[in-house]
Amino acid sequence: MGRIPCCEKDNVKRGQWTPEEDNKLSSYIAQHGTRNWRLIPKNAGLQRCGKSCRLRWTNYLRPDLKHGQFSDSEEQTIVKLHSVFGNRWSLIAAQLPGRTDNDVKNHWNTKLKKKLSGMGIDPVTHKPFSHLMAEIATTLAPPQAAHLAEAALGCFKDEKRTTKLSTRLSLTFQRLRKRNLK
DNA sequence: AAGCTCTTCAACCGCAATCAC
DNA sequence: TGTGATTGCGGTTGAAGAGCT
Repeated sequence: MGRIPCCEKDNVKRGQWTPEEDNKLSSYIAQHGTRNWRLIPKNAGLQRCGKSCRLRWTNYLRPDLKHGQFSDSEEQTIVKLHSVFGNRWSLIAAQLPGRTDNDVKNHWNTKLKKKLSGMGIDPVTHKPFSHLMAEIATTLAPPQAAHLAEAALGCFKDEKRTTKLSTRLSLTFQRLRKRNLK
């Protein structure tokens, strides 16, 4: 029972693509296009499943793709669009010519999330952490809020780049403690 | 130089949406 | 209109290289 596999896994190669496989796939698509991914590996003489071929083509082999670093303006676009659309990577990638959803997703997860956190901005809500802490302080009971602020402070105190954030959290924490003591 | 940890990113997985009949 | 096949999408994984001790 269960889900029908997209292909016979026993007869299918997995893992990194070789230049030879890339050539086979590229030249087949150049001649026949990308209709029916299920048949493409068979007809192109590849021991891969159609899904793997489609991914390789859309994320790496397509001739219109950019392969270099993301520019500052591309990064700004991603951050802006992410604040509106969230993790709708294909929607975001559609606004960046030559970039794929996988590219954008990887770049967000490895670079931009950290960059925003380092600037004291929550990468999920795109609000400053201090603002979120203030919101928490008004929502939770004082002892819980103080406990949470202390935990958050502990998470960030060793990060050089988050000194400002740490200072802000520290102030929030102090305010909560005062409130708690009243 | 060796071993360990961290970072990056290509590739995979499974679900949802869409298509074809 | 229902159903199976195909495609698209977002989350996750793991290999490889870089950096650190």
